Amino acid sequence: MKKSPRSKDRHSKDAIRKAGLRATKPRLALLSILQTTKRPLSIKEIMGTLGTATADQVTVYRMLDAFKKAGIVNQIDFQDNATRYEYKDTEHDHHHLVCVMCKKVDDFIGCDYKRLAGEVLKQAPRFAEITGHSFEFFGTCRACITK
Amino acid sequence: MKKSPRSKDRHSKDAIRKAGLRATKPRLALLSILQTTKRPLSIKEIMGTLGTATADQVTVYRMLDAFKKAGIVNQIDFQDNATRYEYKDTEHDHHHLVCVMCKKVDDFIGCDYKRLAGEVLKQAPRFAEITGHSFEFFGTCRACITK
DNA sequence: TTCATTGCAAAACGTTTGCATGTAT
DNA sequence: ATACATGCAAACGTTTTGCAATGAA
Repeated sequence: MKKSPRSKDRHSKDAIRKAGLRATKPRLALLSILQTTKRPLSIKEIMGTLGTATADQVTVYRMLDAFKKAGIVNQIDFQDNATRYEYKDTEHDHHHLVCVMCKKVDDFIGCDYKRLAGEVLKQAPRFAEITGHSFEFFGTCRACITK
Repeated sequence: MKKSPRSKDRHSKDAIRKAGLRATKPRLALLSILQTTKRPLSIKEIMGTLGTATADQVTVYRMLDAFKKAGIVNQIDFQDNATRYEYKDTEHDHHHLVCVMCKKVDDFIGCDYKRLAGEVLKQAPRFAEITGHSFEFFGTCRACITK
């Protein structure tokens, strides 16, 4: 008996196709994880959830690269030598406050980057356009500060 | 004949000692490069300037780690899997606009992070303190956009 | 059918660790 | 004198590459 695809799968397929990519099983699985988790995930975390049976680690690297180029995900750096990726929800733009000890993450909003982007281009006449930005706060959470 | 140390070396020595570190030859050389360059440098770039004779690559990693903990340098990520470090000039706080193609860098000012830091802590009650932040713009420079 | 995508193996790269030697304080 | 710091070699983890096989359009 074959499962009928839920509407969420349909939407994901469309999203991937709209980006000019083929909707393969590994890509749908990866996109699902990213959309569900709503948090920057390292390759290790992604592999732990996906499992080798769903996608090879090399494939995960290549998919994330393709998703990034397609604007589906953002690359995020916690300064711990583990690149992370997060689903880019254009409706809920936000950035992160990261605990440098336990890597706990809280989101924050209020990065007025659109205003600043115009300012920045004026300050940097050698540049033609701005395509993205990163903004992370680092700190210590209440659970870790006592240690 | 022994060279008499210039005043700049003296200041660097003091800066390193003030951080609780010993003023060694490799550390003074590294600090000098970082202060002169005023731009985020990758380990490869640092090694290219320092030379193996002045400091082993392992030593460079350890020095940068120590400098970072001491608050002498900032760690910066250009999203190209090469960690960079920049001398932290507290007088001239700035961030970077990076060309994703050629890695050219222009600085910009106007990141009103102090105001935002207070906001962020209100939004993230699980956190006790903010110790740092990263903020980079990514784009394309005029020389690369035609390609 | 056709070309993008995947899996596997191996290589390449960046970074860290252990330990004996050296050196700033 | 004594911690701290360095150099060397080796290990480690992450990311990339080449190529044949697979599968979406």
